[in-house]
Amino acid sequence: MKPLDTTLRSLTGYRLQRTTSVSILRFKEVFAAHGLRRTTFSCLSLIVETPGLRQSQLGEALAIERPNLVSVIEDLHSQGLIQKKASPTDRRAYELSATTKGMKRFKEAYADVCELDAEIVDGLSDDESDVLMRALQKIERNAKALKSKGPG
Amino acid sequence: MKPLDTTLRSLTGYRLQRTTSVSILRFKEVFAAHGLRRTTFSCLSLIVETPGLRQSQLGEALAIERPNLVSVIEDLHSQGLIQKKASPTDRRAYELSATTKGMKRFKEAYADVCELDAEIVDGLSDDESDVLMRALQKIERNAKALKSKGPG
DNA sequence: TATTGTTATACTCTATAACTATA
DNA sequence: TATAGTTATAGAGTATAACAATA
Repeated sequence: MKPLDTTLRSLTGYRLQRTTSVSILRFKEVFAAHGLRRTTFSCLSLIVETPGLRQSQLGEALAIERPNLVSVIEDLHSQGLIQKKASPTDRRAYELSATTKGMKRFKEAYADVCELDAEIVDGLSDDESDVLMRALQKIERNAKALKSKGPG
Repeated sequence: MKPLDTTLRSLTGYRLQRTTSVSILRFKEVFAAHGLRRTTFSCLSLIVETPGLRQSQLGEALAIERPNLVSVIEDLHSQGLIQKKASPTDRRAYELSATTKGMKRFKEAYADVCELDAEIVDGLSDDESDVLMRALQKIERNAKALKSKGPG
C-alpha cells in the first residue's frame, strides 16, 4: 500500500523526527535491560569519559537543562553508578565520577547499544553512513544557529 | 572547545536524537505561530491530503496510537480546521476532512515549514540531501523490523 | 551580580488497559 | 469476536520561574 503521508515525507524535519521516534523505541529496550534510560545512559557515558565533570558542564555538553538533570543524577547516584564529590574549589558544585559499578554498567550497556546501532544502519555503505553523520551534524548546527533569530 | 561527548557522537542513534531534538525546537516555533503543534500539523496535513480519512487510518499512517489521536483531533476540530462526518457505512467511524479554514491554515503553515526545512538543510548538496533522506528511510525500516524481535 | 544546584510546575509526546458502541 | 473511537492513567523528555548557598 502506498504511504498516505506523501506531503510530510518530503520534509526533512518530518523524516528526521519519524525515524528518530521509531529508533528510540528500540534503544529504550536496550537501555531498560541495563536499568538505564536514554538520558541516564548519555549522562553516564559522559561522566565515565570525563571524571570530575560538574552538572552544569554535563548539561551544556548534552543540551539538557539544569533542572532536568537533577533527577537523572539522582537516578544514577541512587543506583550507585556515580559519585558526587564536593568540589574543593567551589562549595556550590559537585564533581561527578563513575563508580566501579558505574563503569562496568556502562561498558555492558554500551556494547549492546553499539550492536543495536550497527543494526539500524544495516544496508548503508560506509560512504552513506559518513554522509548521514555529517549531514546530521550540519542540520544540528543550522538549527542551533536559527535559534538566535528568535524573538528577543 | 572540543566536544566532551566523544563516545556518544559516534553513535548514529545519539546523533539522530540530538539533531532531531534541536530541530524540533525550531519547528515548534513555526507551528505555534499558526496555532498548531507538531502532531496537529502532521494530522492536518494528512487530512488535507486524504479527505474522508478515518482516525484509525490516520493513526496508522503517522504512527500515532489511537488514544493519543483523540486530543489532536479535538484540537483541530475545536479550531474549526477539520470536520468529523459520520460514516454512512460504519456508525462507529468518522470521516475526517479539512474545512476551508483548515486548508487555508495548512497552506500558510506549510509554506513556513518548507522555508524552515530548507534552512535546516542549508549547505547540503542535492546528492547529500538525497543520501540523507534515503538513509533515514532505511533506518526507520530497520528499526521497525527489529520490533518483531522483541520479547513475546 | 552571576553561577550552582535545586524545587516547583507545566506541556508535549508516547504507551497501555479497559470501556462503549457498533460491526 | 473484532474494530472504531474513547477514557483514564502513567512515564519520559523538555521548558521556564524562582529560590538558597556560594562565588
